[in-house]
Amino acid sequence: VTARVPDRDTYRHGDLRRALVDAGIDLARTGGPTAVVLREATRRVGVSPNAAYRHFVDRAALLGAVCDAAQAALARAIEDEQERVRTSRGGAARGRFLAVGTGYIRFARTEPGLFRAAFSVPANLDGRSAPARAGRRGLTPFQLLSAALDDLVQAGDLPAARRRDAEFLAWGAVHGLATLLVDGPLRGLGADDASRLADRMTVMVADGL
Amino acid sequence: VTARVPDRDTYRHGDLRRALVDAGIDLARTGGPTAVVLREATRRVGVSPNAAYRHFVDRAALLGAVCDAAQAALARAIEDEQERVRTSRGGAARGRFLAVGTGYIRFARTEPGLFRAAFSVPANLDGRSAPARAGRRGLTPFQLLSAALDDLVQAGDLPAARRRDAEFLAWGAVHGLATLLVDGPLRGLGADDASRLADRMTVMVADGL
DNA sequence: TGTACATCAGTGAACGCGCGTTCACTGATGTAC
DNA sequence: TGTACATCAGTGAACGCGCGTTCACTGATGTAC
Repeated sequence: VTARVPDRDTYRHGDLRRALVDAGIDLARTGGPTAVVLREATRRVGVSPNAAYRHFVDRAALLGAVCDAAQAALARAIEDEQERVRTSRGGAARGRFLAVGTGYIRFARTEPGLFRAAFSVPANLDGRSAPARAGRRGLTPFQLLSAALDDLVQAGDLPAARRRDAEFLAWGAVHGLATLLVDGPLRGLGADDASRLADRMTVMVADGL
Repeated sequence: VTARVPDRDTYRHGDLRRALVDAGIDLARTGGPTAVVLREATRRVGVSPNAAYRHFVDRAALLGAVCDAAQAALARAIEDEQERVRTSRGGAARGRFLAVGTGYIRFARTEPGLFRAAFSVPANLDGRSAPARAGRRGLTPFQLLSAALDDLVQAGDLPAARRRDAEFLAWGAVHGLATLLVDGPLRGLGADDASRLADRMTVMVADGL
């Protein structure tokens, strides 16, 4: 409620669009997608509410940009996890596949607001490969999963006959557990119990596919 | 926008609470949990907005009642599916277990609004056995799943060592696929493709547990 | 180098919206005598 | 059987809220001459 002094030195903002998206990401981090309020984002940037309309046609457009950024953050979390297990026991391909799931769930638990935001805009299948949703290696979360599954087949850990649509089974399984842990009845679980469940889930998927 | 004539013959409504919950269920069916608007529910029942406060402390309380009803409907959908496969190939216990998942996903697809409403109120673990959430046999969806897992163990289809917390793995997997089909990128899928995926998922869980 | 001007990113004020919720009330019903 | 009265489920009017969005505008910047 304190007056905010616009902290910019030029009349033109420089990169207001980016600043608004960053503010939106902060809001989402704290309160999920519904907290991405256009007026609050402009307030934080130190700009009048309608200035946002120079850069976004809509509040929905701002939320869409935040959603993309959240997906990219998820991709990076998966990449982090994959690098962490590079020294893998039981086959590199399998390790990389398991890491997709555990990284996914770790992200959901450490950044619940962003996780919710990442799935707040009902995605069409086109979004699977949107560059704005990609991580460091240029792949979206979905593409990271696909690649891991391909590797699994190539390593002989997954019969090629079962490869088709395997993304959706693996994704669904892991995503469901993530939502139970973030918004569902498993909300209160400690980090250890949660990651134990995450491990069991990814193994179950790898074995059951 | 047409004026609504209150269709009741007594000044006292009779069972306004029930009528409001029913209206809320209708609203949720069409538009999900956010469509459960207190004023609209009273409008439909033909009563002034504040009349609702005789029966619910809050809008949240109304939504909670709708949520319970949606969970009960989900339980009934699972029971329906289980009866449908009573003549089961490959073991009765396994058939009943698979039916929990396929019934769950069928419900999500045929009643997406109710499905969303059923999980709109972040459930604590206590809700697992709330009588208001039970189906015909007096069991909540969670309890139906638990029972199916117990049967699986008793039939020798699931090692007892893996029984613990198996609810959450099975539930998570099926729930995740359901949300992908209802709100996610698989929204557009036809009924046949969807139920094929549902079958694969439940089999994957049964095999992977 | 100086000037005129078009551009367009920002301002400031205002709007309608529909909601949830509160207030003081009214009048039908059931019960006690 | 009749009457008085307490109860409490409903009414009607009003509120504040904060939002998204639109309007006519202003004034810094870059460019053409």
